[in-house]
Amino acid sequence: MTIQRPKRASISDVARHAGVAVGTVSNVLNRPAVVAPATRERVLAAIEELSFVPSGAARQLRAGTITTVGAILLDIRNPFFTDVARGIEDRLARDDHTLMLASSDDDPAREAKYLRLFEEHGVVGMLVVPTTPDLSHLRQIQRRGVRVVLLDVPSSVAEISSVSVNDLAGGELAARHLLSLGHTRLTFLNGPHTIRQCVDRRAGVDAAVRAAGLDPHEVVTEVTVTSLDANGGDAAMRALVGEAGRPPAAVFCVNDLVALGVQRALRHLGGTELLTSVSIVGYDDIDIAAELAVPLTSIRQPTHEMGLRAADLLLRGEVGGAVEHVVFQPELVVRASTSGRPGV
Amino acid sequence: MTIQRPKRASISDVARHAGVAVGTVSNVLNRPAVVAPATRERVLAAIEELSFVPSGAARQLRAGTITTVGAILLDIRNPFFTDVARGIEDRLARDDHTLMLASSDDDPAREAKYLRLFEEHGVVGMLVVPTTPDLSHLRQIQRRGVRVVLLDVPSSVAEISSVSVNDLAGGELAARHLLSLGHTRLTFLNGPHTIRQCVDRRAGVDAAVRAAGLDPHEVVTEVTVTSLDANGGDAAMRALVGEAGRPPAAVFCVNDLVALGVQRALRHLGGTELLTSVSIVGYDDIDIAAELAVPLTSIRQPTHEMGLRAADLLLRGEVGGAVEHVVFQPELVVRASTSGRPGV
DNA sequence: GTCCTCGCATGGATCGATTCATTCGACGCT
DNA sequence: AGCGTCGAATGAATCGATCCATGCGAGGAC
Repeated sequence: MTIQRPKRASISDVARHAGVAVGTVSNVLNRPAVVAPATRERVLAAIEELSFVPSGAARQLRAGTITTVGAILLDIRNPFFTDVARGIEDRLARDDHTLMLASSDDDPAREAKYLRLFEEHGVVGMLVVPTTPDLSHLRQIQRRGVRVVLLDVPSSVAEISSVSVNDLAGGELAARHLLSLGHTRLTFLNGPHTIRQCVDRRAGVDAAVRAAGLDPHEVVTEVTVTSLDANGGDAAMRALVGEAGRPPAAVFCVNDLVALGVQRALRHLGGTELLTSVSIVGYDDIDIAAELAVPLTSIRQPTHEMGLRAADLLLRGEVGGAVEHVVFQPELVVRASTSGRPGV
Repeated sequence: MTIQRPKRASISDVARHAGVAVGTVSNVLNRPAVVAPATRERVLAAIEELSFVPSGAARQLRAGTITTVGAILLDIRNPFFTDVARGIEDRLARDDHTLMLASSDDDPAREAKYLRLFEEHGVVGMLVVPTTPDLSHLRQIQRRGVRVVLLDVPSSVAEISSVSVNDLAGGELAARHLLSLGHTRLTFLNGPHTIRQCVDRRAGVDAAVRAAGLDPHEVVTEVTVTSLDANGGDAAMRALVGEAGRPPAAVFCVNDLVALGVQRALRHLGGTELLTSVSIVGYDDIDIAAELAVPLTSIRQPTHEMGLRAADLLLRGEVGGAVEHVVFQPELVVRASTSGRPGV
């Protein structure tokens, strides 16, 4: 009663079956032109018959290189990141490379796990949205010959190529918009300051406030959400309303999912009336921002384009080649959550 | 002017550096207990110093097995699938396995590409949402010793384990609900009948109609959308309105993204008034269904649970072991898009 | 007829890990 | 002193591909 474990056919099985040498089979696979047509046919028939699939492990071990790229994103459920992933995939497909996707959930341990997995797998390179400001582990990996491109991280990091959006400008756009509506106090539901984007968006907010001749310390209230998704925004807004008895008049959320949570909390606490009494600005302009009960004003980032460029940098970049930083500009998209609402 | 390609340290480099044999280094890595503490320390120091990362390719080649599982989903941008992916990941993490994600976009060629990539990479198994009803290629892969579990495919397929939701019941729930509101004609924006889910949901719709004593041929109009996302729904609804001059009174959409597109089209064509004049039911109950301008009635599927179970089947399943089919039941979630709307 | 060239096929060396039979040395026991 | 035991380290064989120097036979030039 042996368990019948099917053994994969190897290249030498194929060679034997076709009556040729292993080297010839390898040539059929990799340089068909140098093999005589008759032989080639015979080998291909044998491959077919044994349903032979070459071992990627063996190929990689000997030949060194493969055509896989890894990407580690913060949250696979956030449309912002899946849009970027799509851009990456589109660019890779053009060079017949393939993408392995993973989600770190902003957990450095998970990030490390996947970095290691990808490196052991021998990927050509990785695209990473880092979970920590300390990038020394990524530089290490790069030194070992793996190409690394940072995603969504400002260009202040000198040694590794990156693609990002100007978060300072994004924060500025949002705050300037809210101020222009007449608000004199802003509440910023931000992520932790260990995340660079959050720091930069805050700096942008402050810059806009100062440009309006006001003092950020008096105008801006920053609240740190517990998670960068709808639940985080929901909880934060409930806490705010719980403290003050009423919600802040103007809220800027560090991403659209948080804004979604804020809207949900407001609706649950006081219905549409309460919801429409608050000006809300989100960030990322995900697909559904326009379809919400109260369509969301948001800061749009060129996600697909970012993915394209990032993959492009990675594919074209030599190891140890020139470091390049691409910075895209964000854009304000005004919708009902800050204007044109009934009663405002 | 040679390009300085950093060469990865190998296990024999480590051995030399630590003054031990390669076998000893391997033991430190895999069975630390059998190595004397002093030696172990020395080896670990050498590993650290050379920043040695073992080659997954070599390990896999010799040892045969690794701890990676592949998943091929239809559309990485559809929250339904990313929720499932999250469930998969959670279950895999418990066994220290990791997930490689890919998106086939319902394109058989892309599916084939990733199937091959995963197989060459020597994954333990794969979780696949198949793009075609013909599953012979998957059975082939299975025969070669790779575990395969189907996702979101009904249990009618005998040879491969699967996890799915009862789509017939889902279609029935949706149609029965619309009929109970008094509608006598239903428009079903469905996907192509090459997709099993679409066929089943249609069958469910027909069953509900018949159960109400009506004739499906007279009651149900089926329209095939060009793509299973918001754009597909948008285009289909515009076409319908273009033909008849007004939208159908009751619409059932094969997924929530399509329903989203329908809502968008209606709003653009006739504002909130037109939108609220149509009863709309979606499918999947994605996060944002509740947050839309007109919160969407939908059929909920236990996505996370599906991912968990699928991964569980894969990890526990022996090659050639028992085939198991898990079928979950869907659930109707009623929201404003079919009830409680002002003026209805 | 001899010598070259050229196209095609060959088979051994190699990549970097794991595995296991073997060796080595220290120690305890009689 | 001799023997057996046992823990620890060794190093060669192995996995399945690629790469490359080599072999070989046919055909052309002189």
